[in-house]
Amino acid sequence: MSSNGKRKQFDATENQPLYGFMPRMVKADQVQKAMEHDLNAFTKTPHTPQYRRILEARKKLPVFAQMTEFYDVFTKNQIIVMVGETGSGKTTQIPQFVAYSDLPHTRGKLVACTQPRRVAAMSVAKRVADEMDVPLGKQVGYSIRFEDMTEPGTTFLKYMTDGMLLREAMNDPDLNRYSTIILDEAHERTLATDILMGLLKSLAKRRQDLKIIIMSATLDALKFQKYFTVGDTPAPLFKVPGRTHPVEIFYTQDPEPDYVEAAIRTVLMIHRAEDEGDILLFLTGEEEIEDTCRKIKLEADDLMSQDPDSVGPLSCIPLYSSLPPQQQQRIFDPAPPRRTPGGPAGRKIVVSTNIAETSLTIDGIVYVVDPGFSKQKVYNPRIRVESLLVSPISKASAQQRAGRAGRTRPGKCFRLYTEKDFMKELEEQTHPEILRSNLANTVLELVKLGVKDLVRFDYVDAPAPETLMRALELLNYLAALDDDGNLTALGSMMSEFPLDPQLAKMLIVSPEFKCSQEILTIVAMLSIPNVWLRPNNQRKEADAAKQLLTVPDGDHLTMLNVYNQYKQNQYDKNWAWNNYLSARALAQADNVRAQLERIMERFDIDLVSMEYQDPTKHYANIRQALVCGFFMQVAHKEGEKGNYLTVKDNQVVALHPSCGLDTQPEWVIFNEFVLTTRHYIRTVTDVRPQWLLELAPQYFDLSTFPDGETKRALQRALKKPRAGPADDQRAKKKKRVV
DNA sequence: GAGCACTGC
Repeated sequence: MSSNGKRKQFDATENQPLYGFMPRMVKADQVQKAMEHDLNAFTKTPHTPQYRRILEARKKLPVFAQMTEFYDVFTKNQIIVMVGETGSGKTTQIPQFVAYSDLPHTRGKLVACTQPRRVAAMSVAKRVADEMDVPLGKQVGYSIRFEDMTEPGTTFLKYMTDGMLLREAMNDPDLNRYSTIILDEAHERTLATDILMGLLKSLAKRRQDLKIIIMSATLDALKFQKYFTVGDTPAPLFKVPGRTHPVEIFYTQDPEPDYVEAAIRTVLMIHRAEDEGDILLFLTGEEEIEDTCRKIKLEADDLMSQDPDSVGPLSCIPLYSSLPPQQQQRIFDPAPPRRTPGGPAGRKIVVSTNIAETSLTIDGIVYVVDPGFSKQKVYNPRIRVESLLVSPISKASAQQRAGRAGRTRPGKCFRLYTEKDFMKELEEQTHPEILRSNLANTVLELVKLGVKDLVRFDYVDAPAPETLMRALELLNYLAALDDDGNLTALGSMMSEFPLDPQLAKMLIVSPEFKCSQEILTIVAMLSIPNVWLRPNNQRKEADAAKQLLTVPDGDHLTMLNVYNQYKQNQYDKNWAWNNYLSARALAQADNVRAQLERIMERFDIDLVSMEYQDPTKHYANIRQALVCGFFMQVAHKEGEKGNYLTVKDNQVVALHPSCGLDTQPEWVIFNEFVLTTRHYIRTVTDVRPQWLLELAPQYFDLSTFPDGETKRALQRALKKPRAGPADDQRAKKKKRVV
């Protein structure tokens, strides 16, 4: 159907639900009538009894009252910005409204709605499938990594993660399957959403038939409206009020020197003096949270023994992402009961990281305590280091935290900073992720997407040129881009792997070293959270268990060993538990490994191992393959104090205490740079300087290498005859005895 | 002798 041709009408007979509907010219009264119809508008089958009950609840959502206005704006514009506060119903309703207008099922198209998180995509899709009275995975589905819950040809409304849509765009830059794309939670400014906004802005010009809706929180709307300006006219705004309860905000008179101490004091003050209702306290990390929970419990016990009649019982529950799901569930437990009938009410206190700001909603919270800090990722392109820093939150973030107190009834938020600091010191918005990240991955994706000039790409917020330069430099050294910045065949293949470029490179070259099976495992293990468990009261036991699995040549090899042992023990959860390993993380590694293996097969990359053919060369070959990806993350030992210097960037670093090397080798590659009390390198493997010179000659070109001890050491290595891998093993053993 | 804010492919 051409856009200016005659539009087809659907449902030719008058008694059918979509009678009189014309795509993209649909009005609210038509839709409301169709919703009331005995037959399902999209499947033409009778509704189940629950449909009507759910419909009545939907009608009470604020967004429902503005359906007329929505269709008016949607029909007249290609791109709209929508603002809907919590409880407006935008995420569930707007995509359905769009479906009634686009009628995607009649023209083989889909409506997509992106979410920053997997759980959200899944749970919203389930809810909407119920509302539309269809089975999940049929007309309504979702698509997330490892799980495609859609049926080609049937699904016309698809919830998906933003990253997933970006992946699709890499193979279909015009996103032709979609009639409308909705970017939800755009204010969170994830890397994927930011890149998608740039792509969609230019795609809108090529595809006049594509409609785009940007959904965001109030504060950001104007920025998006301006970004999506057509001619001189900013994108129109469609605004829907939320449905939350008022939250009273309190500030401190003076700045608090110690926010943790102040937080504990405030929580106990609320417990003693305020009405019934649970408390949510925001802190920055695991250790701080566990510590604070202990202190709160001690103080609460004290209070209770002093004054048992006026202070109720209290439970204190930690919440952060690395907690096992079962323990995360505890936040939904009810507050402890009164000790005596008529006695003071019990109270639940949840002490949480930012995970409770966006990802998890706890009902029944009436009091929020906000010290005003969170750990945030920062990137320093000069030394190519991404690290986490405790930093002040933004006003938008503070507002979001306060809102958590008003979900079930009017609440109170105690900010542990002054009102003046809130007004003057806090930034309006948290810096978008694109300004705080290493962009190697993103740049490779953009080049694959056909973006020629990365510096002049139309970003919502442009990253620092130096960050882009660092990314281009890395990709050039990895041979993913040629010297003119064009994508190479290797780079094109690398972009298909859901991995950092270093890891993808390693994987692709691994057959040359006859160890692709092993590198596949190592890459999978590097892609998942830490597998080592270390419970507070069993540290010694956990360390001893780790020691038994450690390979002294390098942490990468230890990871390989852990996975292989897990496999040899039939993926047994009890085996994992007995060895202080996270069964959940290991299962994830297995899942990632299978996905990567499928991509390898698609590209005909050989899956080989020489573990049994030539065990002496086995580890040496793996270490050489590692060098092919990580030759830019090398450190050289300087002096005898355990200090290392990173090559070229000259950062003083030490081996992380979790490192399993039994000696301090002269040269190591590392996976991660950790910035805490000291500079550490984590996940480290012993390598030989000859490998660096042979496998990464452009990077280790001594004629352009900065002068210094590192260069001299490389020059010495160059003069030495190359020792075979077998010799290498023997030399190592000798060293260990000494 | 020390940590893993949170996501995502």
